[in-house]
Amino acid sequence: MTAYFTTPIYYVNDRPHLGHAYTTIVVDAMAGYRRLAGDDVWFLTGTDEHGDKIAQAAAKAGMTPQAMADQNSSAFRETWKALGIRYDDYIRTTEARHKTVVQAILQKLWDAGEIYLGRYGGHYCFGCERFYTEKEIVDGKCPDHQTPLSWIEEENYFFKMSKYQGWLIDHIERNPDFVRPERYRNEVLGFLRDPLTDLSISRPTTRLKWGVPLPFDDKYVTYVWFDALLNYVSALGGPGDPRFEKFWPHVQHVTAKDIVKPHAIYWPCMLKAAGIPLYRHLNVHGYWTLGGQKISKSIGNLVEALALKEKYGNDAFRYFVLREMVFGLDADFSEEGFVTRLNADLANDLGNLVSRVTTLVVNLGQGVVPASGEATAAEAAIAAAWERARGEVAQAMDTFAFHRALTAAWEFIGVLNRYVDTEQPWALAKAPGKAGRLSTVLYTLAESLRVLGIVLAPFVPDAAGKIRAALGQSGEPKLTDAQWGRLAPGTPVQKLSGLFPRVDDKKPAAALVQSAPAAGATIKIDDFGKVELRVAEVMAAEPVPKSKKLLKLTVSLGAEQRTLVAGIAEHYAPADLVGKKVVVVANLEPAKLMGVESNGMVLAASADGKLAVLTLDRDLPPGSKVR
RNA sequence: GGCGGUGUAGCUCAGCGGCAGAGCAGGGGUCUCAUAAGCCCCGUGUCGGAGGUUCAAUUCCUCCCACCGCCA
Repeated sequence: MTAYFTTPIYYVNDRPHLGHAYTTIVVDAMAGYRRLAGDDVWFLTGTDEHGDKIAQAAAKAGMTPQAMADQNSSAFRETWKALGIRYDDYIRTTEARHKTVVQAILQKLWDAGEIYLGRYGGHYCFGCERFYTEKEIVDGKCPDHQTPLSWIEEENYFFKMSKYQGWLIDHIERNPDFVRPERYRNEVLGFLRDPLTDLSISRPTTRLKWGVPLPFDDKYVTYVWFDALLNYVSALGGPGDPRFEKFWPHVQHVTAKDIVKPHAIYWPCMLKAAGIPLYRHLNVHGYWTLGGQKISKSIGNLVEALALKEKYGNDAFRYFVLREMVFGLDADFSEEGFVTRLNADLANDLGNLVSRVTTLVVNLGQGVVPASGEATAAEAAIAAAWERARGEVAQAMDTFAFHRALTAAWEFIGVLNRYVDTEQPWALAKAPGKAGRLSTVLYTLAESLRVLGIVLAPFVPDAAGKIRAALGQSGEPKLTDAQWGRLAPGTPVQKLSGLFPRVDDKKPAAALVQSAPAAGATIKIDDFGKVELRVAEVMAAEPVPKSKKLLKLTVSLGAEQRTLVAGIAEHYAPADLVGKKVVVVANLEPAKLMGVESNGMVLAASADGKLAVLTLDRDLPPGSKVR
């Protein structure tokens, strides 16, 4: 079997956040599961790098758009690396291989008469460099700039999408799982009840230069969808490329619900017009809310949610998002909910099971898997429970029902915990004449962990790997090995405890903002060199309104003055700080805290609720380098 | 305004014509291999409201209320 999964390409104007991470983890888990099943898998992700916003942001930062795109694209790549994402390819829309395919397809559609030059008019704001629709306009003015708008007529190229409406409705009706879950299919069909318009696919280079030029008119670049959506094709080299021919027929897209329309309507029409077969499934998931709050506006908290991965570990993070969200529906992300799942499912159920079983085998089985004696009804029930769980995982994974897959696996874990209690191997070890029975129970338990270590691999890869290693299993796991009864007697077993330590913090909510770095890891001297520490003299200090903890400081670094925000108001009165020489991180990227932009960070030590700002014990001028 | 969805135990949700369920949280008990984990026991909740169909409705139909989504 062959499989090709994609995430959307992420727009590099954003910072990587929980939403991006969820989509990517979902595809990683799915791709991992298919690989486990022995399929030939291709997993694509990447970044979308053209457009106004990038060009503007680059201009503002005094960079070229390409440099801006490079920088922000690598932020996504770093995030996926930190999350252990195993993609096969990372496509960027600024790459030549992408532009070539985009232009080839545009040319093909132009030659086929699928694209025409049209004219439209709209209310345009020169400040924003964009058109506004009637309903966005406030008193005839730009909602952003409050300046009058100009009526502009512009010629642009249009894709004849409208002619595909009937065909598309028919396709979706004939293929009930083309768009899934069903709620989104219904939404798409609902949208298609109204007439479909043609799609504007260009922008004049007078307004937008940062894009792929139309091959048949270099006064225009292609706009958004004909650039971005085509990544799914271009990354495989385009029609004719062996990789394309191999994987394209098996393509499934995964996306959040905000871009259902382009994926479910524009994209199939584009493919049809280009003579490329349609994708198999569009798998749509919902949004994360944070602590019950909608997060549509500010993404800051969504970015911070990613910090829980650092704090509690990659596996716990993956498990939480995959288990907590019913694929397709919205779900809530909170540290409290996260810790609850971590403690209840990972620590109490799985981690503790692994710990008790490996200890039992090591202590009572002389450190090796004993040969099983005759299996009784109890063992048959365990084997049957496993077959059921394995089947349910497989079934759930066919429809992206990750929460059901994990529920099924955890039901089996529950069965095992009960089996340990019922059989009481520690009692068997002391009872005369029960050695055979003990061996059977220990074998059954070890075998259970072995198969779990295989099937859990796509979901909690690190933990699953540790489980397999503790049971002497090496090499890449294979789903076919998850068949019951393959564990060889005599296999050495090692104790494995603390797989998922419990988190006993009573009120973890406040810690969401602080991401604790991995403890114990060492860094290179070069890493430290990246941090620019300097002496700064506090010139002025004032509390940040409405904030208990924050002080706004104006500091001198010698040649320049800066504003920075420090969370020390509970420990220092503003007047105490003025005149002090402190140490600051001078090259920290700016951050907005309670509406105040902070350009640096004051170093302070803290312990047991006390806090002390670092100062100099001899006088040196502000701006002096610290190392 | 149009279309659709949701409303079930403190919380998250499953059930969708035949005596109301699960997980978590909470309370009680118990074993000791284990991460003070495991296991066992404990839930009369107007199944949003009103009406209707039916021998029987949380489950089907109609209307209403609340929230949400898509579209305009």
